[in-house]
Amino acid sequence: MLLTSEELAVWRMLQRAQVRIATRLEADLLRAHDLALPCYEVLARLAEAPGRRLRMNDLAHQVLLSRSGLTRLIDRLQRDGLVSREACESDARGLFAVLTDAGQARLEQARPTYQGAIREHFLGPLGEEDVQSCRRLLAKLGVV
Amino acid sequence: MLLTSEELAVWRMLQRAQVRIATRLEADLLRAHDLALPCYEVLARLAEAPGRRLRMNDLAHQVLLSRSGLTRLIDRLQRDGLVSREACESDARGLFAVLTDAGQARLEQARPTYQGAIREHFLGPLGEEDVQSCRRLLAKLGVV
DNA sequence: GCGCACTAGATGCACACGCAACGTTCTAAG
DNA sequence: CTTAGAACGTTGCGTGTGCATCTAGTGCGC
Repeated sequence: MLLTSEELAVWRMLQRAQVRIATRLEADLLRAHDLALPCYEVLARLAEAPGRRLRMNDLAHQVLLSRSGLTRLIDRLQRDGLVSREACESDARGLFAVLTDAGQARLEQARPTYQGAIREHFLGPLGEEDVQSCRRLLAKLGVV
Repeated sequence: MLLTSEELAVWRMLQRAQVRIATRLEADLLRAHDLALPCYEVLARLAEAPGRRLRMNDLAHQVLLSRSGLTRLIDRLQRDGLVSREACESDARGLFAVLTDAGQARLEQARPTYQGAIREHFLGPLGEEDVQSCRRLLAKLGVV
C-alpha cells in the first residue's frame, strides 16, 4: 500500500476545499456582478501589471489557462469592452491585453465581493496564524 | 483593503497547487493507463463501497460532479465495460453504479500510478508532519 | 545574409461539464 | 386514499476549455 487511507483522505480534502471555495467565490461574483471567476482574475492581473497590460502568453500562465483558452476569454472581455488588444512594438508577433477604463471600473466594483468571499470562505476560517502555516506548506510544494 | 497582497498570494498559491497536482496526476494516468482523473476517482470510490456499488447521487457528490455530469461519465465507463448500472430494490427511482470485474482489474492496474503520483507531487514534498498540519488546516475549512 | 528551429497568438475541432426541464417514483399532509 | 411536493436520474442545449494545427514573426548558427 503506497498510501494510507488517511493520506488519501488528505488529498481528497484538498480537492474538495479548492473546488468548494472556487465554486462559492464564482457564485458570489456571478450573482453580484455577472462576472465569471476567470474573467475577474484576468482583470485583476492586468490591473496589477505596469501599464495595465500583459502579454497574452504571460497572462495565460498567470490565470492557469492554455493560450487558446485565453484567446477566447480575451475575445469575450474585448466584446464587453473591458479589455483591448494592442500590438507589441518590440515583437510583431506579440499582443498586449490591456485593461480599459471600463474594465478598471468593473474590477473595482467586483473587488470587494471577490476579496470578501476569500476572507469568508478561506482566510477567515483559518485565522491569521494558520494562513502563514498554509503559505509555508504551499511553498514547500514548489508553488510560487 | 480587505486583503493584503500576501493573503491574496496565498489563495493564488492554493489554486495553483491544486491545479498543478491534478494536472500532473491526470497526465500520469492518461499516459500509463489511458484513464482520465474523474474516471479513476469513480472506480476508486466504487471499489471502496460495500458491494462495490453506489447510488448515482451519492457518487456524484463524492467525485465533485453534477448529477448530469456523472450520468455521462458512467455512460462512458459502462460503454468500456468498467461499470454497470443496476436497479435499486428499495427505491425504483434509484440506480446503482456497480464496479465490474474488468473495472476492478483496471483500477488495480492504475492504482500504483495514482497513489505514486500523489506521493510524488503532494505528500512527498510535504513530509509526514506537514501532511498532518495540512489535514488540520483543511478540517478547519469545514471539509470532511 | 540565409535558412531553420522556435515562439506568439489564432482557429477548427472535439469534448466534458453545468443548467434547466422532463418523466418517474417516493413521501407527507389532508 | 388522494394529492401536492420533493427526489432521482436522464436528456437537450449552451458553453468554456485543451489539443493539434496554422500563419506570422523572431533569432541563432553557419
